[in-house]
Amino acid sequence: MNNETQFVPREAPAPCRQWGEDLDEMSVQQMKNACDLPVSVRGALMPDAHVGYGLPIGGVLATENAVIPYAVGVDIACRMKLSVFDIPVKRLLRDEGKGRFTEAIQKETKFGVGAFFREKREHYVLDRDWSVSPVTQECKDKAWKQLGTSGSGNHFVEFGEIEIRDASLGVEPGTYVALMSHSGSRGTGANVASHYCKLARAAHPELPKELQHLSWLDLDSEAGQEYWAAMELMGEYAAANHACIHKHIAENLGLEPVLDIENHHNFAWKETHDGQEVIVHRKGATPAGKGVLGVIPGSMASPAYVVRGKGSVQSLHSASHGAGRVMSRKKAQSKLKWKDAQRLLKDRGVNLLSAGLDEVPFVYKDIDQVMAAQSDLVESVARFFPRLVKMAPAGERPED
DNA sequence: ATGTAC
Repeated sequence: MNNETQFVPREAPAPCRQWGEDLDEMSVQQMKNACDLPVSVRGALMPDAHVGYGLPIGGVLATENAVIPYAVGVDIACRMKLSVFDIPVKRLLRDEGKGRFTEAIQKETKFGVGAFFREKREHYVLDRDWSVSPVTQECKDKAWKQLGTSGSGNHFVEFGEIEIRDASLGVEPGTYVALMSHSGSRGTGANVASHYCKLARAAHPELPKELQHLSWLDLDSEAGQEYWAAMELMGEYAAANHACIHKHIAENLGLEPVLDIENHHNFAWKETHDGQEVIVHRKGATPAGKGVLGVIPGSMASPAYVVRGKGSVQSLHSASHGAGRVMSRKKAQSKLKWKDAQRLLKDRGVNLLSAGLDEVPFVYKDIDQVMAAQSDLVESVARFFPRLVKMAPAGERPED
């Protein structure tokens, strides 16, 4: 009953390049392993790389007619969105004196594992066909309750000031207020990922140990087609999630955006590279085709970059999705002190509403160095400086 | 990243 392509060792690994120096060795090894798969066509490792399940975070992998659930990631369609408001920065500072922006964030999205709205949000993504997979079908109500929520881990909602340098963005270059969010497909996406990772592993019992987490589904198999449809639905759902977050926060403040920029950074796409149609998995990597806009955050106290892709073939039209961790969550909890983080936040003029100690700026690489390492992949067109930051509080419990 | 249970 198995119509999957089976593993056979290949003569030479698929070509692979990496950006940035001193990348974590384990993540480099994970990327090499991925290039040993018979379905792999090309790989690329971004300068924010760190270890993940199967493919590393910051890993990009093109395959032929196969999709690898763990090369998309657990948070399917994890995504960035940035909205620009044409109001003076001093209004962010002045109104925040009365707590208006804080109140809008606190009221209009929810943080924490399992967080949901009792009064559910509305969005046309709910009118899509959720029966494409048994998982999405069963989770539709949970997905509805979690629409407009932010979740936990490295997810955030921030207000800040943005310096727009490039007139081609469609607004006059200058300084504006912006809202930036990082969220994904929440519990439903995690359930989709988990279900199809199990099916992929069951389809490939022949894989050696180091490749088991890279088990694939042939695109024309039933499970492969289900996964693809569910993944695409999770793509729309994650976009809807951000749309709700931005709509409700902006309406709460009586603001209307003049510009929106957004992108998935955990997803798979059908693309043509070197004349071949391939499945490009980007797991913690920003699409960077020629002229394509994306958002690359740094940390709660360092700039985020709005970038324009240069269409590098060797990177499979990709760039990093952030600065990348330099320290595990566990190590951060044991080594770091809130007092040191608070001093840095004060120096940088950042008001932090809540976060875990494992997300403070010290756990991330210097975003400017990461941007320098990928100057052949993207150019910066705007810089965003966080001023008011909300992440899931320590313990990551829902707030109410 | 999620939120249940080798």
